Amino acid sequence: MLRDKPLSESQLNERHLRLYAALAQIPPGCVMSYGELAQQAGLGRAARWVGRVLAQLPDDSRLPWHRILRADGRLGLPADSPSARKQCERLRSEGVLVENGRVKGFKQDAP
DNA sequence: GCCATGGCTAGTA
DNA sequence: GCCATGGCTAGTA
Repeated sequence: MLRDKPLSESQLNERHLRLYAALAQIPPGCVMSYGELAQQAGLGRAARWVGRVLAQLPDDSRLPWHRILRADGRLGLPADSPSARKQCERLRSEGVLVENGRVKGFKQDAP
């Protein structure tokens, strides 16, 4: 994991590392929900905790946090926030179709 | 007690 | 919308 700054104490434990590892393995153009990521990392139903960890990632993080969505396919952040814009932009640049705050084709899309 | 969650009702059109 | 989850954080003792 490329970093110039040292990890804070809370980011060093096993749970965080498992989460980062699972996140790093999601290929470009693919998306996953908070809950699925928690499962994938072997963290059970810690979906909510996953959201908080992502919120605390540094701005220059290399991890593909933008590939994580709500279970219903919507982006997890308020639509007007800078982070949400960045997420939307990055997803589109990977070929993911985002339509008003929602990834098309994730769990069923409205026709 | 918080939450970048999730799942499952009710209540409307 | 409402309430259950799960781990963390702040604020007392």
